[in-house]
Amino acid sequence: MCCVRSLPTLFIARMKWTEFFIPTAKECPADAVVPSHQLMIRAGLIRQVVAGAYTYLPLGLRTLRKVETIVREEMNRAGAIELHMPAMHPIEWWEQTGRVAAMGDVLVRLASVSPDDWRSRTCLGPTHEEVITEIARAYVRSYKQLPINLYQIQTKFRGEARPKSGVLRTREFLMKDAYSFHLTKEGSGGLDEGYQKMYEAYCAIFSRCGLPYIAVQAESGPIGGDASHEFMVATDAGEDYLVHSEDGKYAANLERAEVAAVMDVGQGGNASLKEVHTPELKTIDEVSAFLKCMPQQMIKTMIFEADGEPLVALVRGDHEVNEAKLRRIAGIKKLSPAEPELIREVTGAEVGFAGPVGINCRMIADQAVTVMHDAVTGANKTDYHVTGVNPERDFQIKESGDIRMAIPGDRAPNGSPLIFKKCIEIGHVFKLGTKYSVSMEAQCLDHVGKPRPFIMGCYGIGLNRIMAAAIEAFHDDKGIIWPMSIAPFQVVICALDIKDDAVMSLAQKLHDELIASGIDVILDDRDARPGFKFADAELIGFPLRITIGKKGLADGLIELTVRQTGETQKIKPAEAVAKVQECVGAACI
RNA sequence: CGGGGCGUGGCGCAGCCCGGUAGCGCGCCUGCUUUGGGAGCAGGAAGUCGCAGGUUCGAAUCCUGUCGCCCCGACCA
Repeated sequence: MCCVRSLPTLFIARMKWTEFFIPTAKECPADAVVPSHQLMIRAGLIRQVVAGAYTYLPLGLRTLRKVETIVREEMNRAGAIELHMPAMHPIEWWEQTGRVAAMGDVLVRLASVSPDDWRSRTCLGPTHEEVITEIARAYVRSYKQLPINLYQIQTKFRGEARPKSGVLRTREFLMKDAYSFHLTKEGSGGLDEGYQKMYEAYCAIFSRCGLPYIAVQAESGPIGGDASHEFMVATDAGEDYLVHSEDGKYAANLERAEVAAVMDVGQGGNASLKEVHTPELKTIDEVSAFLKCMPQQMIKTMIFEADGEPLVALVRGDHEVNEAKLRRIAGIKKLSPAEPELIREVTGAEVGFAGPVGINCRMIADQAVTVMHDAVTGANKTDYHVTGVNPERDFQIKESGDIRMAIPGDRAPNGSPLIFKKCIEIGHVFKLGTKYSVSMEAQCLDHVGKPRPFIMGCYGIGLNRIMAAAIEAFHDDKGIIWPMSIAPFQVVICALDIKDDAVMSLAQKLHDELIASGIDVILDDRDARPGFKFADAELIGFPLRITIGKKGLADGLIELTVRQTGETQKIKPAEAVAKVQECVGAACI
């Protein structure tokens, strides 16, 4: 990637501001809270229609289309093949994969007047694994057709309980989703190779969009599969957390983040076990306040129901159990917090007084618990806790490991301190495995003619989120600062004196020359004062601004201003096209 | 789904407590002046006060219900 990319002709057309449609606003609705939402409204990019659904106004659509074009180019370059699937799906397919129940209210269904109505058998797709798997089942019959990667750019529907933060979380959104099909995991043509290709394509896409992204290890979650990365952009407007090590060598989402073992400080360990009366005190905070100890000195004892059996998990008082980690270490499928009844049964006490001492149940301790001394924990007796508890002396630890959430102060597995950041997920690559091919009986014949289920990968990108994330990452008090590659227009020409023939004819000439040289430019020909035009240009965030005024022109000069730096240089009109090309080129390599 | 807040011209808000002519700023339209950082003056258009009931001589205002939107939390394959 070393050459200047030319913009698809789709984006290049003569454009006067007065003939376009750009409803900017000085003020914005109080409803908009996060910067990207406020600026998208103020710059005239979007307008809300209902909660979680937005119109993309002409300017906003230009950026969305540019993002789309970059995604399409890089997907094609990576060997993926575009197709288009419908938003309407037969619910039956979703039943086959068990996802009608798994999705619950997230699956958008149509209101039907009767059970025989087609509407009662139709839903709007929140994603397309079912539809694509059916395509593969129908048409891909031989290993010779593999590997294959099919993708689309489609509107998705999800019944989000709470849409928020403008286009960052909506019920209707544009997503690029790709699905790869393989018969092997390793080797040439295998899933691992296809996954790696997509990972690299994603890096290329986000780099070209100018985004400061970070790829993190992610939980594969209930969708199944064994490997997954999320692509994140750090922003306070996000709703996820990522952690990365100070040395940059380790990055994961919060749910996935592993922590280095906590050192045994070796202090204490001689106290004797003592029962203390703690009436009505159930939480870590209540008990630690009452006994004047730190939460770190307490052992939190959580009871779960794991595949139908009770399971006790021990973590330090200031830590939280990470259910995904616990599930993996325990080697179980289904994990949920135990009902109070089960807790009473296991501990012989009311909820809030569980402890590891004397409990008779499968128990897994977090590593940090194994190095505790003289700890405090529940006594398995209502209204009592015990102090002076020492692992191994007072209770046996047969199983232990990393089963907790990382917290600030923790270190990555390589020992480097962990840094926490709020972020927004813009892409996700995922090894699905055979979950869908098995449940939908999508198979193909291998070298020896034996039918085998496809091994699949899926790869998603939120197009609208790329747009919003770019704004979150690049804005100032004046407005948006678009990366060159996805700006609605690369250049705005501000003609300051529209009744002045010299000004207007030069503006028009430069506009035409820029168009001819493949630059997309809009000519601000509004009859407005300079400050008004500048403020709009800065609000919308065109990367470059050419200012042509009567006064400057008297000296034979015009101005070129870079939005990002605010830097202005006076140039000769004849230099303008070359200078702009230079700036555009420098920004797009 | 739990908790909180808000619905009054395109946008931002006041008015509501204490019922009685629907108001301000931005924007919009017309005219004149102005033209390098969101211009000035004059004139003008635009609102079923979210919706439905109720109380009242009279409801933006009080009561009941309902819908919508936003925020916090829960959820998020």
